[in-house]
Amino acid sequence: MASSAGQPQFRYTQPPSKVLHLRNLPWECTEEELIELCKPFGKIVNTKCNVGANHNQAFVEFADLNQAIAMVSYYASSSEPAQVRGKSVYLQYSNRQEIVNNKSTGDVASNVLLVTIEGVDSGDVSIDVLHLVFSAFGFVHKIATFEKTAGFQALVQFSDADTAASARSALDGRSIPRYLLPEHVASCHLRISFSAHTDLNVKFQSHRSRDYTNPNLPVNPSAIDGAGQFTVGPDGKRRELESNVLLASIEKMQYAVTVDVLNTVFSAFGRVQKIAIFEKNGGFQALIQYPDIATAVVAKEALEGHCIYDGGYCKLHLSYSRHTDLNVKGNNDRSRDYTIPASGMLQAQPSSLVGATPATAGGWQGPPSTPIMYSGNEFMGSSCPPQPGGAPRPQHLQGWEYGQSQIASQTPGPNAFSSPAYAGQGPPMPSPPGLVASNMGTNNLQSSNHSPHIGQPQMPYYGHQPMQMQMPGGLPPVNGGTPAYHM
DNA sequence: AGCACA
Repeated sequence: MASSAGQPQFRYTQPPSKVLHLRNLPWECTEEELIELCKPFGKIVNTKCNVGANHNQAFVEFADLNQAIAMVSYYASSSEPAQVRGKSVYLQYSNRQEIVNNKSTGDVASNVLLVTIEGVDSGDVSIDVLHLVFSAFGFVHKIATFEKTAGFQALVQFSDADTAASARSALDGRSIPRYLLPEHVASCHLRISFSAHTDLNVKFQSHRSRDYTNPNLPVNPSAIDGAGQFTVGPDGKRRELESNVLLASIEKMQYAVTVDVLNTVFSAFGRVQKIAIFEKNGGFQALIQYPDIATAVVAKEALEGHCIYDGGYCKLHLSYSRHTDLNVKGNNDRSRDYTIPASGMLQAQPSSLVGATPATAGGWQGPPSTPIMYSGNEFMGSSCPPQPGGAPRPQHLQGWEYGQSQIASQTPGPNAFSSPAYAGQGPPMPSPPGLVASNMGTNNLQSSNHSPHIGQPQMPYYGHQPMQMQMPGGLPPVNGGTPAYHM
């Protein structure tokens, strides 16, 4: 049809839409790159990448119209254009109101349901709850859960499409019963469609994936704690596969935990080679690399379950990473390579944590045709984008605080983004009552002068840690009076 | 640099 020649299709004033059309993108721009660019302005509910003859256009759909308006307005008045990989990106309202992914309409009946659990984090709805809910309609063969931009999702496999259809029609739009949910979850509606899958490939039982047809399937703790793997020891019992790299997640992170804080804590057990901080699913995680496994084992044993700060704050959970050598690019607020001589790393690079390639992905896999972001490696969901140098950002959304960001729900008017005042550090944090890890004994040099000062950038340690911090025999530091670490 | 295989 020749509808194109008739009218000026591309006007300066497109009618606003939740959907933005981006062009002049770099070749094969990824969804992650799009999200990094757009998420400061709101919640992205859908994307469509590699559109157009040159595969250099894309669509991004915000949850709210005002968020799209905020982004367009911001860049309309910005001196710096939107950029991806250094390329100027041109954006405008799409002439459509929503992205239609005609990949799978979800209307083709299948024995596998694609379930989107709206309004919850992945931690709020366990796979067991899902199993319970869907088992009401028939035997549930397998469940695989994952997170995508659409939110927390699950694939639920029944024996046949009829059973799946009955579950769908009964549950679509309904909410999981309140008593099955954590108290803080107000409601969580299920949006259910048919998946393009017919048989999920669940490799291990984990908190992400379950195969109820094969109870003997090995449990994979890497998918449970997000880190290490188990191996079968000589006694026939499963043992965690040790590594010189520890994966730390932090619970009750009332206070900011910086690279320097981690270095202080973990250096008590040996020389820390590299540290990388990243965010996973809104949670704080860090990788700490020691020169050898033995040191990591000692540190893990000593620190597991203990708190960095008094009052039960910043409780450490440690597991062995699958990485052995972190690929830390430069030194910045999220990553540090202490093995590089100090002279060579004066310039802070844009945040770019790139770990060594994880050996395995998630515990389950579907056909490669399905555009699901397989989660299960430590870097999935990490939001450590390269920040365009000097480009003004309306908000500083790196790091753990993004999970609590209000931006998705509060969309200020266009003027709200005109000031670059947000470009600085993270939000003000309360001062911690004291670094518990510093109460390690009288011969500990790190007590006072290395206490973290939250909200202020610290001088990074580029040198080796003082040997005094390493306890005799490699044992965890013990202190005469107060315990060095406490539960 | 300019709108998506219905």
